[in-house]
Amino acid sequence: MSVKKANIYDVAELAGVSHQTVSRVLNNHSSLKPATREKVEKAIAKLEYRPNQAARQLVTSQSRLIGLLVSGTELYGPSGILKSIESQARSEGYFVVTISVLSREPKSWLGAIDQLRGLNIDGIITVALPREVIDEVERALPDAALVVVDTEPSKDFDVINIDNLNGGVLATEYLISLGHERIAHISGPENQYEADQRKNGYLKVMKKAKLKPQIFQGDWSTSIGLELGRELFSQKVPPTAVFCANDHLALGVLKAAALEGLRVPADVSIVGFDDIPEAQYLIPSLTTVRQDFIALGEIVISRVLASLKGESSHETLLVQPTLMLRESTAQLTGKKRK
Amino acid sequence: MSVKKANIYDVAELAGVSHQTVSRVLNNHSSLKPATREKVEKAIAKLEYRPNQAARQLVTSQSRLIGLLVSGTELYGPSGILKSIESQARSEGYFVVTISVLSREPKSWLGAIDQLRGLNIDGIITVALPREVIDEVERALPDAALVVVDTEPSKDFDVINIDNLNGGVLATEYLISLGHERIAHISGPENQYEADQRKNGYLKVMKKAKLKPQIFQGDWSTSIGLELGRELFSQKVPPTAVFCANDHLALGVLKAAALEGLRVPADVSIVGFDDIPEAQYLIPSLTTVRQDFIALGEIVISRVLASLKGESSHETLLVQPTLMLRESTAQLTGKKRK
DNA sequence: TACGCTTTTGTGAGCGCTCTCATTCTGGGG
DNA sequence: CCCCAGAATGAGAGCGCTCACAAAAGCGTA
Repeated sequence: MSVKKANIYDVAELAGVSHQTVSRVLNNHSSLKPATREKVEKAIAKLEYRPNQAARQLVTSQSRLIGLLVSGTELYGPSGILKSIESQARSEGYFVVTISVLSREPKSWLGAIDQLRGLNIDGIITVALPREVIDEVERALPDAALVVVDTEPSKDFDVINIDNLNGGVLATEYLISLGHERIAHISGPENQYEADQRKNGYLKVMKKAKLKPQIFQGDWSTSIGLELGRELFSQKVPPTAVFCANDHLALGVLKAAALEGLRVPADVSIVGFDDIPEAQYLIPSLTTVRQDFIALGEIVISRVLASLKGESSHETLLVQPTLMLRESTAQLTGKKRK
Repeated sequence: MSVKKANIYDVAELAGVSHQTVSRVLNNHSSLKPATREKVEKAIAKLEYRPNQAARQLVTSQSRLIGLLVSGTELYGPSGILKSIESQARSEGYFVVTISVLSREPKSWLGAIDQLRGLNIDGIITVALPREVIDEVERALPDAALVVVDTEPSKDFDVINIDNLNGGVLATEYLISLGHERIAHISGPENQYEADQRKNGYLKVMKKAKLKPQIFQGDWSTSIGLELGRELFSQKVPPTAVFCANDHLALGVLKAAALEGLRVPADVSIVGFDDIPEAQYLIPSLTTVRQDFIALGEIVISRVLASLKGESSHETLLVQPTLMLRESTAQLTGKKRK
């Protein structure tokens, strides 16, 4: 057992003031004699006093805790978001409680959300969760500032998205500009907003260019990318370019191409989405649509804080992705491959 | 503003019992008539009551919060640890507060640790942090159950490590068994325990086999892997095999080999460490030493919980890694490459 | 010197829970 | 039928803090 921790009264006694004065120092109250403040600060330092958050929270009902809800499968990609959000939050004096639930199944979230209720969370950030789950979060924690990332826009809360549609457009337009006409798309999971948007961007451009789209329904995994890649390349007239809904799928397709004896980019061009750290070191390095997770994280946390201050706007912000040109894409050569 | 949340007295009134009886229900006290318990539970459900953690914590000084300290740079790799720890913890009724500090510099941790003191954290898990930081954690939060992952063993706290030395041994022995003699090692950051252990495993086996070791000092990044890879392959007598301290380095080396016109594994064999999800889909797929993060997470959280129950043992547990044989390694062919 | 203002500091209550201790029910043996 | 041990429940205090309000200290002016 360790020494008893100092409380506000201990500090007050040592500094020769009342506990309330100490509280004022802690909360940066304005009307305080500098001399008094100094005395108190000295006492705080001497006793290594730290205010007890639980007590504080009990009276203010503010926990300085922000919940971050991520679907477990998502965690590999945007761990950058997590990092960025966390450090931003901490610099503002907030802590982040991460909740990752493996399944996207709304039911499996219920328990987690329920547990959260006791924590008196100040803010909640959800990343790429189904609308159902978000509604449940709103219902269960109506007092928390809610910011939603990678979800269908809505007037019910702040939404911050990468402009996935535009990402799909950029990728597809680029492939067309290289002369490709048979361009396939391997999509993310069905009915997931991000995935749908990327697909829609692809479809929009293909339609405008009067090209026939070919979509393979995937998820976010490399293994599906491999599987669909093989299927795709073994068609009688395989595509000359593939736009994948994320880099992991692209990785699988890259592998599939290698297994089918196709050279990238000579025989087939491949574009991914995300710009995972590995993308630029793959062989060939991967042309991909880059999401700036760091910037996203910063925006997210600033929205949460604004919302906490009552400046909730319920607007939707789009962060623009950029196309990273690398080696996995090339001009279509004259001869169409059989 | 939403409706006021129910408290224990509201529940008590609705159930027609005293607040204390409600408290007993919440804490599964033994001497309770089943009928009473049922009444209370019905009232809880009706009011959607959830105990206020802050109030609870104020009196018990237990937060049901576990701090997870990770160096930011580490986060990409073992996000699997995080995920696993988090879900294990939650199933036991604990929440995980993640703190990632970018720098490994002890000073930059001080602020974060200091902030943590107010949270009354029950347990702390550190992942791959310098001993200095861990000592500071112990000093600042003497009451928290401390479990340390990927750090030099010590009798001062529970340590859980992947057996990195053995991992290095496995990788190196395997390369030797394939007939390689000029085997280089690209190490992780200097003076980091994990990195040192992997290096030591390599050195131990090389020495035993009477082979001349060649070590390139790296860090954990793909870009350094690329750089050192190029340096390494441009020697007069380049190695026929490279053991990299992690998969990201290996990725860089793979790329370097491609740039130098070397075929993997025909000209050079490459082994990584970690088994990142991408490893099996690289071209060629990467032979690597697999760390089972999920298992590690489970063990970690069970140690934290045991420690919370006062069953702290301060022992060091080693989780054995396994060598995943894939395509990036091959038997050395007769002719030694010039 | 006294008055009224502003600035600075102090006092007591109460947030929602669990703890300890006190009280009220049970039910079985004499 | 009464007594008493043990089970079941209740009452009150207090965890450490902030809030609202009260009191004291400064300070300029009449």
